[in-house]
Amino acid sequence: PSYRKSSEELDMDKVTAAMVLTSLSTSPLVRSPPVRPNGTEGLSGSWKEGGCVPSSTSSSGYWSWSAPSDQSNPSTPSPPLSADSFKPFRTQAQPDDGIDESEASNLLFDEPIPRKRKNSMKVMFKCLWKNCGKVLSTAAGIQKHIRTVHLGRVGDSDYSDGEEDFYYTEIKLNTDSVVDGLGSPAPASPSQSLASPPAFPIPDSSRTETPCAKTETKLMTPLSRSAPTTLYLVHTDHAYQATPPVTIPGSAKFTPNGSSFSISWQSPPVTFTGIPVSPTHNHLMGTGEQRQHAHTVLSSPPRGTVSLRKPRGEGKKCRKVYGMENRDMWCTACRWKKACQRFID
DNA sequence: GTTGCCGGGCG
DNA sequence: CGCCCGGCAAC
Repeated sequence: PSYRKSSEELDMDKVTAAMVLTSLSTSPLVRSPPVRPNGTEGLSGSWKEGGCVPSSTSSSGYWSWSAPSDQSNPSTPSPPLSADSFKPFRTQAQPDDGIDESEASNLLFDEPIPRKRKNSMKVMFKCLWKNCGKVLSTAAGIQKHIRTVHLGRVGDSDYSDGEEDFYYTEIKLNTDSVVDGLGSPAPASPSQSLASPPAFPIPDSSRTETPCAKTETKLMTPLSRSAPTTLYLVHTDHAYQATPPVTIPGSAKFTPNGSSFSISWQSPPVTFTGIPVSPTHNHLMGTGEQRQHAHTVLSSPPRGTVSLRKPRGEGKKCRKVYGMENRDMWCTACRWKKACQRFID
């Protein structure tokens, strides 16, 4: 009850931002540098906030434009949706609840939920220049990249007038399940070829707001950091654990080192013949089992009453996915503390 | 510290 | 049988 930020006001912000965005995208000067309103920052804050809004309505498909595929024209990010979406977020088209409940509970109770799942996100910055799909991991890196490579500014090292901001965007990858939205993602096709359509009680509901709708802050140029974020605080409290239970067999492999680093980030090259290999075939296997070479003799009857060291299944199980507070969403086996039968590995 | 789950108890 | 938990090993 204590702290409540009238959501209406928030919607207003979003709507206005969206309108600004759409009007911009339709305006003729799409690709000329938009002449940032140099003076102050209050404007810029709402500005880039607007750039974020559309993604919240249709997350996955949206990113496809940003693929470095070919003629993706920079600075027309707005998908067909646009101004009609009155309330950009909270569009959970999913009649089922569960997520709804958790979301609502956040508002009803002051802040009871102790800890949501640590949502491990990694944020990268992607150059939007014509045929350049460069992705760096730091804002400074991408700005420098744009300044030197595209804007042709050399010399004076880090003088930034903020113009670079319009040529890159911020993307977020979820460490374990990258949207990998380009075109037809791999996980779609195999899902039917092989078995196990698990048919959860809760269907994917992969929409809702996930990738964006917050952050967008500290990355700015030094001049815009003076007025940090009243908006930011508001966003964080509801844009958090929207992580849908789906876990696409991801392909998030990048090295999380601090320095700049370019990743391919396309759809993974897997042809996917249909073997249900677990997505994590790269590691594991260092630990136990599968080592018997040159090790004959000495006990170890393959069928000993004692099972071998249980290697502890791989993927997340019901408990981790839904959390303790949603225990009644678990599969029965998990509830009885038996081997999970929904996320078999 | 947490999470998966075997073994075992209870109705 | 279904239901649940102590406790341990794997993270």
